[in-house]
Amino acid sequence: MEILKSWIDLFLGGFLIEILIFTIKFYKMSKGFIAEGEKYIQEENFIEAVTIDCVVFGFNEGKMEVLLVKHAEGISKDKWGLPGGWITEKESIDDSAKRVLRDLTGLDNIFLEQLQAFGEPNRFPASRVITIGYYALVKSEDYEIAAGFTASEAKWFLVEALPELIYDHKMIFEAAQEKLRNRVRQAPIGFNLLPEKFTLLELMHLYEEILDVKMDKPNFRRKFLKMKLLVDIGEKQKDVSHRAAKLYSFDEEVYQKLTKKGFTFEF
Amino acid sequence: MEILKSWIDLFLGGFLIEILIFTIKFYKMSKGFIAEGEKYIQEENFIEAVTIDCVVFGFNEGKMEVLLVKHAEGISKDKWGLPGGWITEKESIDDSAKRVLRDLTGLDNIFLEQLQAFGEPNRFPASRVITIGYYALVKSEDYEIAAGFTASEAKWFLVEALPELIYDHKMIFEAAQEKLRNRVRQAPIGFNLLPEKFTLLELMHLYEEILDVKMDKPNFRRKFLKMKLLVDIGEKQKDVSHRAAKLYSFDEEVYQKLTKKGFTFEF
DNA sequence: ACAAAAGTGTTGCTCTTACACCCATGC
DNA sequence: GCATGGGTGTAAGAGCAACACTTTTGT
Repeated sequence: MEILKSWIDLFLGGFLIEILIFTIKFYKMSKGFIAEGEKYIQEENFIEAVTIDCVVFGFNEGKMEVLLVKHAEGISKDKWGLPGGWITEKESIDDSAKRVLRDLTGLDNIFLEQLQAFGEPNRFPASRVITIGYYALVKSEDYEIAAGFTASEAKWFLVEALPELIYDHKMIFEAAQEKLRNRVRQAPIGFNLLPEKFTLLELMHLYEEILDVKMDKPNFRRKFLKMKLLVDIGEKQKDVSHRAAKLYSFDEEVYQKLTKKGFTFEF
Repeated sequence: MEILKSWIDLFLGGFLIEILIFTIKFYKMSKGFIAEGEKYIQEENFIEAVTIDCVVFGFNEGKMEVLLVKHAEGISKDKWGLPGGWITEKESIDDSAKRVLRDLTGLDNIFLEQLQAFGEPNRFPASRVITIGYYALVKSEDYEIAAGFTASEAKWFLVEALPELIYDHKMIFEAAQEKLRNRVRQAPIGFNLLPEKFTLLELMHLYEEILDVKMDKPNFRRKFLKMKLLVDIGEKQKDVSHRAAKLYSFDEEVYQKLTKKGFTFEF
């Protein structure tokens, strides 16, 4: 009896058990086996229990928007949620988030920053899943691409008229909004939401939308121009039914310099 | 041959495989089996591949300090690192961080906030582990308790003279410092580093340390007193070799009100 | 008395705020 | 010519930085 016990220990307690688990996982992967709360995709091995969720912000016609996807399967079928995905073994979590966004929008140079991890034990109904929240800023110029790519399942929503969201995605969205409001006052990341060429008032409306405040036009102009972050590209608006405004673009170099020194926007 | 294949599918592809994995895990748990990068402790089931790491700040004799622990086992034996731990299945990640801190310091009401997740694929040498960073602020009054509890393995270090840290803990520490510098200008969380009663100059020195700047004494007084956050408790310093300073404490009520409205400290 | 830190006063300057007003363009 | 948004001017006042100065206490 004693001999049997130590025999079991030797085999089960040793590395054979690791090999067995790996074999089983490999089999499940090769079959595309999907269990509740777990997801194996052929060829890639995902870390269980950790996901990525992205809050993708856009700015269109003077309004802030968020990109949501419709869930096709499971309990939350036909409900809207944040685009998300899994983390593969060889990827950093930032790279995972980039991949999720690329798959969704076809874009590669999106502004992306991590929010934080969300890990209430019951946030995901089927099993314990911790998610790492990200937020991204997408230029309105690139809207077309995003829409064309996944038109049927992905859609832009006004932030002031969001549908009900699955799981704790409402909380993640609110954290993203909060973070954006903070960051926008420490660095000029708002540029990532505007086209290459923009007017000063478009910029001001962007800040008004993000921060949910009213601003004074003349004062905003002066304050922003004083920072030397904007370049007058010598062009003007066309086909507008009022005096054409100067178009500006954003001086990358000055931004980099200021960012290193650290600076603050107060509005 | 076809029959054999479908037989395997039936059993391996079905829920039996889940039961098998569970059985193996249970056996490993019951044996206290520890593999590289995995850790099972009897009775509790931890989520693999996700850990907690805490940057614990203190303020003592006018200097910022960080609590580090010495690693007792493995490759990183005798090196210093951030205190950390695992997340149990039933706990929120915030609760896990609280537990880690309680086990380390014996304190329960510590100021604690999540930083972000760190997930470079090779940040942990043995296996892929994502860690969720936290930072905590501990009052100097409570130092004694912390020191007594784990004197041999835990020690306070001046932030300006940290030893080499294991893995990516240096990066986590720097993120914590950055976050603290940001947060301290948006909310008066610095109070969590000071004793109940403190002088205005102690408060100023705290800000100077955290933000790494020099400030003007008279101007700091006026600015801070104007916020109405401090309560003059009518006491004075004792046994000091110069004019005794008034002692203040922090008005919780005003803080709560201001926090809801949102406010900013500029220094 | 003097060292050392507490605490007050003052002044010039910058930045902010609020609002009045002129400019260009399409209908 | 008038509506719409673009853009400049200005004046009052708040806030801030810098530094000189007075007060209190222990040795």
